[in-house]
Amino acid sequence: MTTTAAREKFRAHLAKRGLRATSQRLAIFDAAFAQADHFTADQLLHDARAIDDSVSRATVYRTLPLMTASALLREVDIGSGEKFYRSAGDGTATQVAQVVCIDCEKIFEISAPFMAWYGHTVSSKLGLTPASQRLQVSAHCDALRQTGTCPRRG
Amino acid sequence: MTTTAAREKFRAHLAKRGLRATSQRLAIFDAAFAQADHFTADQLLHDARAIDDSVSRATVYRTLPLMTASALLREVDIGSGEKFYRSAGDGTATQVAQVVCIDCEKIFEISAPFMAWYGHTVSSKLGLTPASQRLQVSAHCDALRQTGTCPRRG
DNA sequence: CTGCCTGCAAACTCTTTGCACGAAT
DNA sequence: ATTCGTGCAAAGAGTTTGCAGGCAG
Repeated sequence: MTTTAAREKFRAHLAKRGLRATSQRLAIFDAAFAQADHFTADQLLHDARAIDDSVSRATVYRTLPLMTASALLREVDIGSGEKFYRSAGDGTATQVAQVVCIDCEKIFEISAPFMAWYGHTVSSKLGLTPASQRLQVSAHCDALRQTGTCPRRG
Repeated sequence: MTTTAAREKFRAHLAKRGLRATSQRLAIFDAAFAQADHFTADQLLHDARAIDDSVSRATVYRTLPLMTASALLREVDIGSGEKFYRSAGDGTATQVAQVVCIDCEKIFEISAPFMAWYGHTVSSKLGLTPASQRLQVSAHCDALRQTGTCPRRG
């Protein structure tokens, strides 16, 4: 999905609920879609302020749920205290597993379509209907252990 | 593993590191092993105080890592703010997936031995060595939606 | 003028930590 | 004595929220 198309989707999402497309919300949206990789609320605040310096932390936290609700962003919680976000692209990557490098602190994502099947299989036996699933692998960097340097680091 | 055997393992773990088997640590241990299901630090504090009312919150938080390090407890982080713990039983259930009911707030556990294989497969392609993995399904309660009441709810 | 939106600052939750006292070896 | 362990209270991090003012329809 292009940035323009995504922005249109965001505007539609706002309009449908009678919410206004304010300059702050659009700045946050633009900053989010300019991110190359996973980002935190704090990084988003920083970048959004470069576009519109009136953006506050509170508005970032209030806008993030709007973007995840419209499926423009995915929330990625690796249990590290702070949450990460990533643009959802074309929306086909909703079934992804994360591999988190404990040394590099980097998050890799891998398509894992079987998760949906697994979630359904396992839930139905319990009388439940799956809403979402996550699969995460925490791992150590081989290169760091062998050479003392991580090629992906900084 | 019986409670007695587990307590012995805990004592051994403490002894090996020159740590003392204080009354507070043993009270926390006993309270942990008396739990029927997953429990939080707060619930553990409450129950440990029923055994030894000198137990403080700080000591609970300092003792929990000792018990997880000796593989007597497993930590279960479902991304809900607070962490859950569960006695590790005989230790064979290290590869478990969780199904978390969004309505009941209940945690079901399911053996998922393929997780280790998956973690290794996916990590090695990235030059990583897996340390741990988690697979969690969030789901809604069918009974609650249909009848308005959850049979598992208190 | 009515109501949505904002920034600011305070509040919140769970967990960790500094400190001085107490207990065990 | 020396080291380890404790309770208390404060600090911490990330996120949420109450409030008064501002801007839009």
